[in-house]
Order: sequence, then structure tokens, then C-alpha cells
Amino acid sequence: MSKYMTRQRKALLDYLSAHADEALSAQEIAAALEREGVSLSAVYRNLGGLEAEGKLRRASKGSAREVYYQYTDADACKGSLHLQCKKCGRTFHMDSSGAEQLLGVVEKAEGFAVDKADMVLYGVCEICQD
Amino acid sequence: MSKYMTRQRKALLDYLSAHADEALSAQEIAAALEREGVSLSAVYRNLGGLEAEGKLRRASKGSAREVYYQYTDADACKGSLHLQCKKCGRTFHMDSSGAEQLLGVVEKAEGFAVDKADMVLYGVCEICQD
DNA sequence: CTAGTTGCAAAGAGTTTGCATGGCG
DNA sequence: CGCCATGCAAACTCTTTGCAACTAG
Repeated sequence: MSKYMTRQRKALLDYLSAHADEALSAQEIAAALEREGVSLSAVYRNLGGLEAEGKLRRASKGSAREVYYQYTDADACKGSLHLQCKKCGRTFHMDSSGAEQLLGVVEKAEGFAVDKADMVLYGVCEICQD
Repeated sequence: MSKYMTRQRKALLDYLSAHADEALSAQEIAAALEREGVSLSAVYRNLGGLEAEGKLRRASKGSAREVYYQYTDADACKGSLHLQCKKCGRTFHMDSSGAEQLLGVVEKAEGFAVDKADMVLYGVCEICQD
């Protein structure tokens, strides 16, 4: 795991915090950070590290082929279910109780233990529903 | 959309039907079909076509970086919610009524319209549990 | 026939890695 | 200081595409 807090790692963490709950591609992140002197490989390596530490989730927007990274270390993410809007790309949280309830239903009905950490529901948010 | 039913397209459809509900990577599919004289490009092109026709879903297993294709033209897939086991890779269906119920809960609680077609819940199935 | 489809090989996009240098603690 | 992390460029993997040959209807 991360041992040194380098300028590059800090820049990445800052950027991710500032854009929490947005689905960002590695390329977008790299582009934003290259201006601050962070190389592409540093981005990829740190992203990989964070993912391994579970502070980041790798997801794919709908059925697109692109891979997105999402910072999930924030408090709001604890135990809550993620709802991602396919239009604006923003992520919403469903509170723990509601989430637990949902998962409970699936588990009882199908005997299937849903992994909350890996779970993202795609759809259209309230705001984008014109 | 597809106009001609070529030998290659048929081979692909046969293969997908035989492996419905398994998450297959394009490479796996291609490898299996190359023995039957289907080129890599034919696989990709037909896969793309089927995806465009909505007979196929592109998904990513958990948080892996790989892209998987899944044949969703089967009857069982109609309106049902997909539960994919991260251990065995198999896909299970939650019947429409249960699915509708779940989605209804989310919609009411959060005002978020979940897109059923894009929805896959990852977790561990009954068989693979412990 | 004739337009859609294939195969091949080359081009692209995105990600990873080896190695020398740099910098955190 | 020592070791981890960075930068660069080359290597890789997966996917897409151009073009001539082929074939389903």
C-alpha cells in the first residue's frame, strides 16, 4: 500500500475528493492532473493502489466500454447503495436502511447474497427526468 | 442490422445460446469459434451488431477490467433482473414481479428511475455460498 | 447479380512495465 | 540515506478498421 505521500499522490487524492461521486475515466483524471505535473503512469499506478485498498471502485457506465473510477472512501458511501445517473453521470446514495432492505428482499427471495460494495444501479435521476 | 445469416453469424448465435447466462469475454468467444473457422473480426463485428440490436449485454464482472458479453435475448431475461455470481460467473434471474417491486422501492424512495436493462446485481449465489 | 460480410493485417486506444532518476521520511 | 515512487518510452492487450475477396439471398 501507499507508504509515501508524494506530490503526485496528493494531487490525485485532492482531485478525487473534489470530484467525489463522479464517474471519471483514467484518461480524464490523467488529463486533469498532467497540468499539475503528474504523469500518466503515476496516475495509473496510484489508481491501482487505491483500488487495491478499496478506496476506489472501478465501474463501467451503463454498457459503455469505458472504465470509470469512483472515489468511494467518503462517509456518504459507507454502507449505502449507489445510484448512478446515465445522463448526468452523477452518483446518488441510497441510505443504508433502504439499501439493507433491498438486499434483504433479494436474499430472501433468491438466496442470493448481493455484494453491496460492487453494486451500482444505473438509471436516470430525479433531476434529469425532465 | 443483420441481413444475411452467414455461417459465422450462425456459429456465434449457436455458441451464445449454448452458453446463455454465462459471462463471456470476446476473447473466449473468439477462441471457441476460431476452431470453427470464424475470424476474430467476424466475432467482434457480430457481437457489436447483436449489442446494437439489444440481444446482447456488455457488462463487467464485478470490478474487473474485462468486458463480458451476455446473451439476453432468451425468454427468461424478459423483464427480469439479473443476479450474477462473482464466484461461478453464472447468472440468475429474479422474476419480474420481484424485480418490479425492487425498482419501485428505489424509485419511490429516491426518485431515481432504474434502468432494468442495464442492471446487474453482483454477489454470491446460493450454491457458491461457503 | 450485388450488397452485406468475411479475413487479414495494420492501425488505434487504453493500460502496464522496465529501468534509471528523483524525493519522502 | 534507503527505499518507494516517478517519468519516459517501449511493450502489451483488446478492439476497430480498410480493403480485396467471398457469398447469401
